[in-house]
Amino acid sequence: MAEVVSSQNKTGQQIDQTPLNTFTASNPILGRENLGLTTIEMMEMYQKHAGFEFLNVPLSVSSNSTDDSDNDLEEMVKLELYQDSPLFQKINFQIQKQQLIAKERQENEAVGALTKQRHEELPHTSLQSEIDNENESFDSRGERPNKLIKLEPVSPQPDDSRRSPDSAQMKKVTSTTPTLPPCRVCGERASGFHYGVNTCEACKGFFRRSLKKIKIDYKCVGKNNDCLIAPGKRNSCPMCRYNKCIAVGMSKDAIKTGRYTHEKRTKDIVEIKKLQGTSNQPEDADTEEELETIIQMLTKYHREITLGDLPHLGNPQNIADLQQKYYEEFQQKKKMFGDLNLSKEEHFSFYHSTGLDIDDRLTMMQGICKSLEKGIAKLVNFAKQIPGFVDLPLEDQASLIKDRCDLQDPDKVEAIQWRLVKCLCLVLSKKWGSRSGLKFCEFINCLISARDLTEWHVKITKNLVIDWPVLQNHPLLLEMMTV
Amino acid sequence: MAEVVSSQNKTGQQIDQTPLNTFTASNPILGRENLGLTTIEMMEMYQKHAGFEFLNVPLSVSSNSTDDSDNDLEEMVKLELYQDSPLFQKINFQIQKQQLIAKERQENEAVGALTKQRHEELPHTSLQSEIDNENESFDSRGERPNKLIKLEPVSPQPDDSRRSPDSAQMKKVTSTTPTLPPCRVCGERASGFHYGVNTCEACKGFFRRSLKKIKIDYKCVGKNNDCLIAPGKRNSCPMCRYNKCIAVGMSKDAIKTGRYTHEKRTKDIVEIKKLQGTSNQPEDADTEEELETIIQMLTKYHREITLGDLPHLGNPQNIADLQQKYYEEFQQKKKMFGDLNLSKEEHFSFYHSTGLDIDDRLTMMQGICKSLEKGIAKLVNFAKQIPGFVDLPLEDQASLIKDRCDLQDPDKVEAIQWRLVKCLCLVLSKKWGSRSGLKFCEFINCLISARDLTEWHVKITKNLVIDWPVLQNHPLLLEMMTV
DNA sequence: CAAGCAGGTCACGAGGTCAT
DNA sequence: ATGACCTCGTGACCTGCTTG
Ligand SMILES: [Zn+2]
Ligand SMILES: [Zn+2]
Repeated sequence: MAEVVSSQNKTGQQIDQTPLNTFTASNPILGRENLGLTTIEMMEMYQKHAGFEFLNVPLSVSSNSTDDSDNDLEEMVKLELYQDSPLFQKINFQIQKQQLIAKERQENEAVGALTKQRHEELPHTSLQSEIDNENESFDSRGERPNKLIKLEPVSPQPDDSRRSPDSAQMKKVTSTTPTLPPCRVCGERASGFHYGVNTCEACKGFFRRSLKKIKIDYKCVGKNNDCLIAPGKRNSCPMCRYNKCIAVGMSKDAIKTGRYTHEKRTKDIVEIKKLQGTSNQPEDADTEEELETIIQMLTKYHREITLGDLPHLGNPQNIADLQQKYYEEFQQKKKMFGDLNLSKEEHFSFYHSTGLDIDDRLTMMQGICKSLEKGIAKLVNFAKQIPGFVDLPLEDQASLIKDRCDLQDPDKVEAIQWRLVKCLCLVLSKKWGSRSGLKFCEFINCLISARDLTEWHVKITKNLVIDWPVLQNHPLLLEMMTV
Repeated sequence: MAEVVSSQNKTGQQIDQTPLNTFTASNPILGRENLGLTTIEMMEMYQKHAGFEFLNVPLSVSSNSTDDSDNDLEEMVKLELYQDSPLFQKINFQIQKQQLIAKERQENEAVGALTKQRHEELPHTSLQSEIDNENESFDSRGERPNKLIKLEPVSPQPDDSRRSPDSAQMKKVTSTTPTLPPCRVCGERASGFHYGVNTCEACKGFFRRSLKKIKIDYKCVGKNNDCLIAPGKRNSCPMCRYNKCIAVGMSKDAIKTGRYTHEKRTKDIVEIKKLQGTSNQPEDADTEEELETIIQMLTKYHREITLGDLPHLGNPQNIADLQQKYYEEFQQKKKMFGDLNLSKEEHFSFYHSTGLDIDDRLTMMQGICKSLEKGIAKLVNFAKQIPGFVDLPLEDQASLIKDRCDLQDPDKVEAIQWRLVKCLCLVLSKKWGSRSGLKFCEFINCLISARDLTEWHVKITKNLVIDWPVLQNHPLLLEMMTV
């Protein structure tokens, strides 16, 4: 009734229609670290486009992005960009795509050690080896949450013995199966529907106390306000706990009093059913907090992977500065040694006869390759964090990394994908409310547009492989570039 | 509750992984009507892929399609096909895409005659003229349902879906105008006429409890006894709630029992309410039956457009037969007159000097062009049936038809698109139940894959335009082929 | 009868309490 | 500061009565 309808704000999103962005500063040859940067930069862009912290990377400081600066992404996609970028845009988009393409089935297999057993017969390709590589270079604080939802494996009521917060119901054991979905905040057993959300008694009390505070003076004990609020460690960080409360929708305005509606009760029961069903095959059952956890997890991993070792790159301005610097170095060199401007052939014959890498281009390419390989390793590691990804056939994992479509187990991939779509929808609906549908279409359009890059990618890499024999020393790169 | 979860049936959908389909019988030059056929055929395929009557075209009779024959589409997309097909696959996919790209906002403008007024200044391109052409060649039985949803402007039961507190009405779905003005006290949905006032069950109970009190000992939580009693905030201040009850006239003396005849008055109030309701449209509200109507409508139009004048093409076997026939004719001719096999240049110079169209290829091409234009006209007509499409800027309409992305009003397009996505979801969930999520991903994947065709399309048509000067006589085709 | 409401019932949750 | 437990106002639903 008194619902506030968001007014149509003209954001004007679409492919190719706006001016150039600022990061296309030209760069000698392939631009050295530039490649790695582009990836991160692209993520930034994508995120800015999304208009929310889709990947938890802080929205950039540079361009005063108020509301209408969010078509940078499309520009990147469509406009003439620096020649070497597409490959990494491609990969980047694949990352983005992955997020729409993978996730799930994890929490109930608390043991879950017997997941990878098959597809060990054929000799692995280098990419597959990379994927199969268990000692991930991923250096999280070592506390990666293997279990999404701890809890008891299945139904919440078997261990009613544990604490059973509602002793009131003891007196009248009128069945009533106090079954409820778990606490949306911490994952513990929920005691009811508090402040508009199914939460446990503890989180309810916590939120109530928070409401009473005049000022929220919690401080995050971590660093990024992204502490994981899990069943065991609910009290680790009050700030993040409060944030999560808000995030899941707790509010004084959402209070519901009085007896349950039939509708709601059946909804709860259905959810419980689904949760229990996860053991067999839930088919399409993800509780919201599961999705939430996935989002948090991927978000966190993504940040660590992208900015973990290069935190200063979180700011696009730094990237631009670096590019500028490299470019000036190049100009300097050019002035000092003259513009050699050797063609590939000239350089090759010269190198062949004298053994001299005259303008260091080979060395530079070596560096680029290394940087690239590192990037790919990161990509692979990220992909592996996507629940369900590692359970795919190795070939499929490789195919997805390479953005190919000839999958062995498309059903499984689609299941993963669907879970991620749901995550996206959740995020979008939280951020955009009634406009989330439109935003969803935007995302899909972006994905579809991204497909154009595949063609481009193939074309460019084909030449790349021919022009740079040095690539032969990097089987991983070669495979990524091979269709 | 008693929900049946569909068991995992291995359908194995994905791009490029299965053998050739049966419709690639070769064909002389461009195959004459073959082109038109391909379009229909493709639709068939697409539909078969969907596994339900997505477009109401009867599922083909030929191939005994039980369950695993539904990747024909992907084959069509990915495998080597007859050279001339891609163009039409392209268009065909555009049609499919259109269905995911357009629709809406129609029902409230019952008059809606003043919709097209602007963008009349620039000279229209041929495509735009085609689009703007009002006397559509579309020859439905003349009873095309202009109004999607007739009904009263707003839905009969304002927001029953939202929470419907009184499921008492549920058990007996006797309709009987569950429509009531909202609670006079709090604004929630009223459950009836209580204590002389239309109130909700909650306020009724509250007042009853107040009456039972010996002494009204409420205390205003605010300061001036002027707290706002709104739908969400009903319980914020009992004192002010009580005051409001009194203010709106609730009283033990005003009790009315038994059935009332003066429903006329409430009806009037309802009318007023509705009038108010029309002012705010809920942004993302499509009732299921609205979507249903859209689906039905598009489905119907699509069938009429595709099979209307060529009903015998509903059966793919016929298509194959025709192709076979044409091919044999061609072989026959070849045998009789020898295999001329003139190159373009040879034919052109011969034609230039003698004026003879030696192997009728020009004539044939003329026919093809005509057929093509007819096809495009159909496509345009179909697009125009998509609610909301005709209200887009003409340029955007043209862009969409041509599968371009540089839109003027992307927001509007996305709104249309979103409505169609919802339609798709509805259909999928009906057909596939719990597996609809996966199916949705399949569709999105198909759309994304379809993008690859754009590149192909551009490449091919570029040559086509060069090779066939006769195309210059067909501006519509030319424009469709121009990027 | 059937429609429709006053009043009753009791499942629920907000807020308070207090041992930890 | 936390969270298990308590109290009491709430409100969805029901029962029984009244009326057309
Ligand atoms: Zn909790
Ligand atoms: Zn009320």
